[in-house]
Amino acid sequence: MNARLQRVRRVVEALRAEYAETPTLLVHRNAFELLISVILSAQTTDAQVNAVTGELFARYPDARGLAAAKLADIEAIIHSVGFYRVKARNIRAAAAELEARFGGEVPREIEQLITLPGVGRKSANVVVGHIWGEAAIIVDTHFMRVTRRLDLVDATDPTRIEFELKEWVPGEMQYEVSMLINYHGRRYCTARKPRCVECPIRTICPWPEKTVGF
DNA sequence: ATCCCGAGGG
DNA sequence: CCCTCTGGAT
Repeated sequence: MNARLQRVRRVVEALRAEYAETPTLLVHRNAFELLISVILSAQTTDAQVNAVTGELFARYPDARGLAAAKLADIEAIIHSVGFYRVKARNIRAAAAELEARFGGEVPREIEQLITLPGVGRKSANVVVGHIWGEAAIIVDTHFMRVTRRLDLVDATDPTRIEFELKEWVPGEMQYEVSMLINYHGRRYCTARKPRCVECPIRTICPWPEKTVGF
C-alpha cells in the first residue's frame, strides 16, 4: 500500500472538513470566459480578475469579438490586473487562435490548450478540471510548496510534480486535491510564516518546521 | 515589504 | 534556468 496515497486521503478528508465553503473561483459563464479569466489570473488574485471581466465580456462576449478588439481597448479594461500589456496581447491572440483552429470553441485537450498564447499547463488543467470535470493536477506556487512539505512528491519542478502525482493519485480525486491543497497553502501553509501550530493537518504533515513556535 | 491559483523569452 | 512582465491588496 502506497504510504503517500494514504497520506493524500487523510489530507483530503481533513481539508474537506476544514474548508466546507468552496474557495472563490474566477467568475465565468462558460469555457471561453474561464479560459480568458485564467490567462488574466497569473500573479493576481481572483478578486482582481473578477473586477475587470464583467466589462471585458460585456464588450467581447466570445472569441470572435475578442479577436477583433483593439489592443488599446483591451489594455484599458484589464489594466488593474497587472501584466496588462502581455495579457492583452495573449487573450486577443488566444481568441484569434480559437477562431482559426478550434471553430471558436475552447479545446478539451490539455495538449491543445497549452498551444494557446498565455496558457501553460497550470491554466490548461484549471480549464479541463473545472469545465469538464476531468482529472487535473493544478500545480501553482502554493500547490508546489505544500506538496513538497507534505512529502507527497520527489520532483521539484511543476511539470514533473504534475506527472508524478498523476501516476498514483486516483483520477476522481485529482481536481479536489488540487483545489484543497491550493487553498490550504494560502490559509495556513504560507511561504514565509506558515501557521504550523494551528494547522489542521499538522499531525499528518512530516515537515520538520512544524515544530517552530514550541 | 511581500504576495497574488504563471507564462514566455532569452 | 533565470529574468521579465505589472498593479493592487495587505
